[in-house]
Amino acid sequence: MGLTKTEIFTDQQNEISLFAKVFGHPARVAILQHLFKINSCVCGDLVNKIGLAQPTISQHLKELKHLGLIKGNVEGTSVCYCIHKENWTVMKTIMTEFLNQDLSKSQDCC
Amino acid sequence: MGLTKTEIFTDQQNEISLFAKVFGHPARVAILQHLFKINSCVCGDLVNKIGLAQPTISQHLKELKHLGLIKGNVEGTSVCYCIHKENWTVMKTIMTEFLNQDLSKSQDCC
DNA sequence: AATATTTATCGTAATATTGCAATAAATTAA
DNA sequence: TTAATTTATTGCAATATTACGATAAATATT
Repeated sequence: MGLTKTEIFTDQQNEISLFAKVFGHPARVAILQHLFKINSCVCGDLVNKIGLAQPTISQHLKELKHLGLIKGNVEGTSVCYCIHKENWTVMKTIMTEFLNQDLSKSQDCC
Repeated sequence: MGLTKTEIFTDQQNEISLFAKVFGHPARVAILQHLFKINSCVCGDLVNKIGLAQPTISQHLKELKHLGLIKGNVEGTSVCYCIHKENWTVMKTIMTEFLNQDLSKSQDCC
């Protein structure tokens, strides 16, 4: 049906998958990397930097903002985006915990 | 168009997004967590553990296997899945590098 | 006020994902 | 060999995602 059954999973599992999902598109990965690289805040430079149309970039920014990973500040006619540090740190803790699950316990297959 | 323009991104960006994408569904997160937890290899127990139909679980397993994060071993009529340790470690390095980008450089928005 | 600049939203088309019933394939047990 | 068990595959319906042209909204400039 194309509809994820979120109700049968834990809040933690759903949260991890939501964060992962937003990283599941190279444009959003590129946007985040650029925001990390350019410490001065950027806006529509992203449209030039990444080769996608302005509405497309705007939509990706919206998703990143909706998850709280970036914040936008209106500056005249342009909007200045940057990493939301606190939220990024929280996300990082959650994702790192998932990635760092203990490998030593699990033996190789059979 | 619904078609991701992978060609305009770096290999690294595409790789990160592919790994993230596979974590972008709570069922696959749950499967991986269960494989980490149950050190003895599991097979169709996942169908009972997670409340999804057998073909659905099988499909999620296929995606995880395709990315190399798990491996399956046929044992009689059942198949025994487990984490692919080496590949998991490689993936972890790539994802952790992305998550650990330097926050100190980037100043807050404007 | 009129124009220019920049970003957001709407609408739409194409493709991808999710989920499952039905069924096939593979192996084991009787 | 036949029946039982387990997993994989196929086919399909419903929903989600991606991308962009057109356009609206907001602010700045003249």
